[in-house]
Amino acid sequence: MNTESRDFTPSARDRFDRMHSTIRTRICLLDYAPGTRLSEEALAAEFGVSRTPLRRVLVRLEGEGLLHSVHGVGTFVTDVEISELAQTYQLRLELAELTGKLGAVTPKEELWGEFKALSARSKALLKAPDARRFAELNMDFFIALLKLTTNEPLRDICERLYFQTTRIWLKSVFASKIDLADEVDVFDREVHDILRALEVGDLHAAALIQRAHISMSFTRMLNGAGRSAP
Amino acid sequence: MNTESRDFTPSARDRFDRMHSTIRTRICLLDYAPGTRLSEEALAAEFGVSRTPLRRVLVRLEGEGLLHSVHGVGTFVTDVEISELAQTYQLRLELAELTGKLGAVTPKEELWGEFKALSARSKALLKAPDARRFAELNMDFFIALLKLTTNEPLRDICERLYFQTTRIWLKSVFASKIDLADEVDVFDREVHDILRALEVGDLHAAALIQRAHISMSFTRMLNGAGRSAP
DNA sequence: CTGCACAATGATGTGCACAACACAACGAAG
DNA sequence: CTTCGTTGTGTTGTGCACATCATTGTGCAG
Repeated sequence: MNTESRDFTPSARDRFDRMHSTIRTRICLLDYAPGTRLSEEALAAEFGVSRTPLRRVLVRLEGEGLLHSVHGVGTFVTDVEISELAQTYQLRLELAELTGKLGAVTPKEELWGEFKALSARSKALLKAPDARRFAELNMDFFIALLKLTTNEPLRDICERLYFQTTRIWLKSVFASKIDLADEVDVFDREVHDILRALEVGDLHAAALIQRAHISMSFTRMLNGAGRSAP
Repeated sequence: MNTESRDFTPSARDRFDRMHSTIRTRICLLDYAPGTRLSEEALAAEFGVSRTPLRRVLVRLEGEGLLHSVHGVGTFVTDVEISELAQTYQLRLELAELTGKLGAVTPKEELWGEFKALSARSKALLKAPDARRFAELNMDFFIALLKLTTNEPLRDICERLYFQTTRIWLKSVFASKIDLADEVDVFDREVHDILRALEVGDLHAAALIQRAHISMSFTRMLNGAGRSAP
């Protein structure tokens, strides 16, 4: 998780995690939009390594459904069909609710501070909407929510599906800047409501709220796609 | 989408899938028991390729939680702690039930035939219990059940968790040969009950039966481990 | 002008040699 | 006899050169 806790151990595994996390974040935050071709050589040069260790990372990301390599053509960021996206969202709904049932734990002091900071960032974003900041905050908040369950396999799967789908949703949000303010507003309410539920200690309610917002986000995306389509 | 429709294209991707599937099956069927060290060189020689493409497969399997490579030491088949195994099983229970809710479809003619064949194999196994055959049948039956839902992400996750956990359960079953006959008997009833539910067209009931059996399997494993532990 | 064969280009995939690393066996100092 | 340093051996990780593949541009025939 926090690979930067140790000062610096240039071991193989640390480099792998660094590169993996970096590229994955870039994909999720649309630095590499769906369909973008990634240059192995350029990335290898950026990280100061050869193609070999970099390809290791790409293979892993391909296994996570974020990349797709084709011999002789290139390595591309995957795009997700609406039909498959709908299936994934349906699954995410159920998994989000499961988060509140399987190994749910009330946040500790440290996590509380994290949530407070996230809430502050949300409030700040309300007054000055920014696409990039919104994407980052959304991701950080989701990762923080994942810490509410101790069921690691469930966390891994939720995280995996998040990185798989949220970027598609973000793409549609970024497509029409008019809706960004609305999305930020809705998101702030989600943060507010979930924190409220957590304060009461009702983890199941928090999960249900999250589920509801995931569902509504997808619905808004479908509607928005229908409107802003060329 | 369906790369296996063409008769045979000895392309890179096909070789990758072949090696991946082969090694994964061996791990699940305990040909490579947890803790076993895999020789990259030997495997590469077996498949008639260099270490490079083979390592690609190993990296993928490591991402699926089946292998674990350590620099300078070796590549080992992962073992799963009881605590994590319990979490995974808890999750599998919920996912099994979801299978009956998300995109559940009644089996087609082809799938019916498959189920009939599986039932026959189960009956045959009843009269002549065999560890290896049991492991294979268990896997084939699970894969067949997965075809009852059209939700691909859910299928992928269930399959992934199956390969992750069932081998641990099988290990405990194989540890005490006395229980093998009982397990085969229980399994045959599971097949029978699920097929019965499918014939009626009640997919949710089939999923619930499966869920119950997964739960009971884990419980028996815990008890059995307590008894046969040295 | 159109259509096709073909070479040129650039991408990923592969093979091989070597570096980095962990562990074990060994031996000398205490 | 114990203990620590050292070396040997086998493993995974890395870098590089080349093979293989798909695309594209080009030139010639129609």
